[in-house]
Amino acid sequence: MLTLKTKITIAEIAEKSGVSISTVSRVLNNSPSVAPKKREKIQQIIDKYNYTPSAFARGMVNHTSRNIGVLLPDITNPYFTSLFNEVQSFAMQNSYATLLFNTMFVRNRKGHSQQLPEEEYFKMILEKQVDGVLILGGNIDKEDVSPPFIQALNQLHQRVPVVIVGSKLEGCDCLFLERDLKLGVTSIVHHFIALGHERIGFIGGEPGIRITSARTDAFRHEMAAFGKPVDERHVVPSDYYAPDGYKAMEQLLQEPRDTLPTAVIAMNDMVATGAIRAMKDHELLCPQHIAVASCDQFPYSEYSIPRLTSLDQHNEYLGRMAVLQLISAMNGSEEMLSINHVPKLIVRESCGA
Amino acid sequence: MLTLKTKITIAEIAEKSGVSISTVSRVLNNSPSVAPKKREKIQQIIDKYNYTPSAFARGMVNHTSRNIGVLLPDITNPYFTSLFNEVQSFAMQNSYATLLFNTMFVRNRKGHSQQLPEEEYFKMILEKQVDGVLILGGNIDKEDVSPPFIQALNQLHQRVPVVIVGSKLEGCDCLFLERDLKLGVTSIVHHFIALGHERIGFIGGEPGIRITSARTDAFRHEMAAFGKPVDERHVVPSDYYAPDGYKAMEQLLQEPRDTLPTAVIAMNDMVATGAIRAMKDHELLCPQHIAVASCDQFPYSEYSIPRLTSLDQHNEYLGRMAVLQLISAMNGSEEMLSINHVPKLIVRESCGA
DNA sequence: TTGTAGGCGTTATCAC
DNA sequence: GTGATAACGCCTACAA
Repeated sequence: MLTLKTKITIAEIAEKSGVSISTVSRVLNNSPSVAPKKREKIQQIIDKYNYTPSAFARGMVNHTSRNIGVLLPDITNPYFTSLFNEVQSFAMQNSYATLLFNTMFVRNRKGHSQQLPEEEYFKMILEKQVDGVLILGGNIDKEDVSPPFIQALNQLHQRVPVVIVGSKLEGCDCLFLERDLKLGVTSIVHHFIALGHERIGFIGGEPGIRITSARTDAFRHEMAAFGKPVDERHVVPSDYYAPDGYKAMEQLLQEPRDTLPTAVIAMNDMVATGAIRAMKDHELLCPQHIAVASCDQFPYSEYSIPRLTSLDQHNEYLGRMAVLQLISAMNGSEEMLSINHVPKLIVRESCGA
Repeated sequence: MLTLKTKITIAEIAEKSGVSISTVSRVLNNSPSVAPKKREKIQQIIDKYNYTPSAFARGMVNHTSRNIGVLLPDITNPYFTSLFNEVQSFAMQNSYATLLFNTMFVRNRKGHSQQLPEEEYFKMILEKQVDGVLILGGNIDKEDVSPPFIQALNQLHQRVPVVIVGSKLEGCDCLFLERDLKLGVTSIVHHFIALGHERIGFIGGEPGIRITSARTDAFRHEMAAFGKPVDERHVVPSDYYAPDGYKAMEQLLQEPRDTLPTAVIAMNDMVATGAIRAMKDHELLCPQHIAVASCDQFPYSEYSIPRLTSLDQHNEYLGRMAVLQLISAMNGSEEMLSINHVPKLIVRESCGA
């Protein structure tokens, strides 16, 4: 099980350079107090032998791995992909490496996927001696997070700083990075109303997940503010992917055509894509028959047909802030950063503007 | 810089259970020789204190981290996303965690991206004490890999097993997992020819990258086999993303309409999407005016308009094999696995069939 | 400026 | 079946 190839140690470097171990250690750690000539010579030997200090030994003494653990449900989902991309990049910038845990499923030998409880991942993460953990999504996105799970979260946080990208959880000690879930929806509603739409729908999002209810609530609230009634049959949650948008739209289209919404807000670009595809399959055009705008922009949606009108949620910024928050926590600060961005409406074709 | 929260050690567990350290160690490692009653009691204490053995200390003695390093250029690219997803999942299945390194760029404080030479990543990876490394793409995909880079690769492999998903490199000692780059192209050519196309083009792919030349070569070769001349102006490499497909198609459309290809093979679904969008912007329909098929299927392409005809390259299988190969190498075997799959043509709308 | 020595938390090898 | 004890490779007082 172990690599048989030998590793050179600090002792050998010391010997070959004719100095003590401590001196080598000093040059490794850029300690000022070492004679320039010696330093240079030692550095040469180090380079020559391609020596790398053992992270194990280092970890033993300073209890630090320079690794962070990142938990997310599905790296395949563009929202998480872009977020993680930024996280990894920014973490590396600060010389932290990233251990990724995809909690949604792990595929077993037979190709079947099976789900492990997130608590199991906490254990694994802990064993990896990460310096901090970042939770980008998963159980924490649910409306009802079970008390035992919160307790597990607290237990984890007790051992290592954990930052959660999401809404504050009652009784949870972890650090939270909250983003406004509703803001964007209202701007889409405004946009649609300005375009003269009266009947507007909302599709996508898994029921029981915070972002779903936050956005549908915001939708209803804003519609009410304009005195436009929301037909509850036009609010069709499902999930976050293209097939879900497809299904949701098909369900919407069950209704008589003359009461159909003239505009629909989609949870994200994948949902929008699925919905528009469903329309097409029912000989309906977007935006002519039903206009569509989405709450979360994914890459290359400006190349779809029609080009998608969406909200830029600034995920890069979010990812960077999350790492920043974690680093500050790992440095012992309890200060909570707050995210401060306004989603930007990108008007393209699908909304019909 | 260090977490101040204290960690409980094996010694404390031993003390609290009134046994020696060795005995605790035995129950931790499921050694058979420990009295059932003691084992149970010790396990209780372990659970009670939520004790986790230190990976550092363990690593020190058995020189193993149970971590693997994964190098890829861009996690945002669906090809790598799906590959990595499978890799991570399957690695975890075998109780390996995954350290991801995105080599394309790291964003700095000012949001600018900068590229680090891949050799730098080798160093970082080595410092992390991974048990093996998996290279999914990057420099190794180039047609001319520089000798110094190959040397760096060999140096890395000398310290830790490295598996490369890609074509064998002259003089490189690493293990390779080769997949057929050409096979799929020929089946698309057959398909188009069967549909009666005479003038066929190829778009996308960065010049100087193996997969680009492999596929364009295969394209030319197969066309020749059917006695169909390839107009070199109809072979337009660019890159692998949607904007590149867009540009390539625009370039193609510069030509007089009556000599335009009637069918085009795209490097992958993103390129196809961009190309079709460009057609639309020039009032050309797909597949009526130009049929399109892509060499690499990405998720949800069946929801695009038109639905994309593409090749399923079985990336999940590839990812699993890569991990398998690495595990076997980490266990000391030098045996090379060989990949054995035939890309499957998924006929949908964009090819006009 | 440099070297010596103790300790970090495990596992493995011995005795018992 | 159980318990000392010597590594493992590095860092950091402390001494010189």
